Amino acid sequence: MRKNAKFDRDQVVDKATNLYWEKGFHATSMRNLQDVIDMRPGSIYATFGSKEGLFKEALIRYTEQSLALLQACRRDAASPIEGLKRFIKKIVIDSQTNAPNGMCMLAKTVAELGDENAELLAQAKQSLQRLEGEFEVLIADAQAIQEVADTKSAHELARHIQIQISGLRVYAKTHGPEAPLDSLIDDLFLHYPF
Amino acid sequence: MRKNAKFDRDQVVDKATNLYWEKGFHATSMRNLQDVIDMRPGSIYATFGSKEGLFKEALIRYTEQSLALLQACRRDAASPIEGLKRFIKKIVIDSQTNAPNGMCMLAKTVAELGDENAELLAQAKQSLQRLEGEFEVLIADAQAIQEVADTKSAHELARHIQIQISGLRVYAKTHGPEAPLDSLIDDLFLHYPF
DNA sequence: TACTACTTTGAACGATCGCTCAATTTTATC
DNA sequence: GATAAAATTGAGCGATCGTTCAAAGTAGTA
Repeated sequence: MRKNAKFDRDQVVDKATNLYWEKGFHATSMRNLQDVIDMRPGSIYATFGSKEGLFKEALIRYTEQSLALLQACRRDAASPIEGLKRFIKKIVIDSQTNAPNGMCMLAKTVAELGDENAELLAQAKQSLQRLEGEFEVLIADAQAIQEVADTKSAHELARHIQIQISGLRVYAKTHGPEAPLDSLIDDLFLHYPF
Repeated sequence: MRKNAKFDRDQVVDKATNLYWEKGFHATSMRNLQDVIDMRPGSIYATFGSKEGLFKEALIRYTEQSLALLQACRRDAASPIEGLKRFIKKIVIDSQTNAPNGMCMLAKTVAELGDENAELLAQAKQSLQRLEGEFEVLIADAQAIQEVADTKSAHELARHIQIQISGLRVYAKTHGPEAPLDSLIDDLFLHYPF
């Protein structure tokens, strides 16, 4: 008696995420999205409710992908800090060329949106805090194996890492490939506060 | 034989800058601008050419104001580094409540725009580099009076400051007033690489 | 005061925006 | 194969977008 959706929701959200990530919320039109995800307006609105609804889902997808990447980096690396370093190089350096946009989609959203899109703004902030929390877990793991001195506060170190990532991504976008990003990231863990 | 413009161009550009700064390029409509600067479309287009033309002028105005603020901070402070620190506190902490937007308008623009607005993007990048250059001058001055060890590279220290400012502003927007911004900024100059 | 070069006005253009919904198509069930 | 519930379509809604331009207004010169 019922007909199931024929589109692959994950694929659709992925494509929408990449477009939103590339162009930002306001510069992405529903018609852009219709083309990219190959759905007609009625289907999109039946499924996601609104442009904001789809964007929110995109933010959540982006966050899941970022957390998965962090876990993958940690798994492939010899230690927690090596994993964290690998993650940072991936998102700061590789995403300048591979990704839809060199900037973090969450930071971009926090920068772009205001009170008129309070729910999206709150989602982006929460996701950034979630990522920072994962950094803290990784750093605590590093302290447990004496890779990082446990006299330091994992919470403060995670905050420091979060600030460095945001700063480096803006810097990379501003200065292009000439910026010595690789050594800047290596230096992160060689000096204070580490 | 000629009639002079009756509006005050500086005031107009100031108001446009504040609106663009608050809302970003795409979310600001010409009708928003018409209201805020109290000019009719024909006058705006005769004077600035296009929405992009006015935004470019706003970017330049914002940059001039930032440079002026940096000079004022330096003048009012006891030393170059104290002046730089005062500047950073003003733009990272005070502008969370005083300014149209807690984010740097230039970083916001670099994050928002893509190749479709190449000229504006280039202007924003250039302005960010200009500011970084002024940081370097200030740091070199500090080295000349032994406030900073001259074994360090003023260029690299300026880059470090630029990265910290971008990172801190995103962090401040994400975490609100609970973030210990004041002590984070004090710490900037107490530890590596200073 | 009349002239004229310049500025300012605001209605309105075509394009596009986010979104709706009646009509159609599809498919699981009996 | 008939039925009906759900999914999909796409024309098109009203609003707003950036922009134009003929007309009206204004001020410096003669």
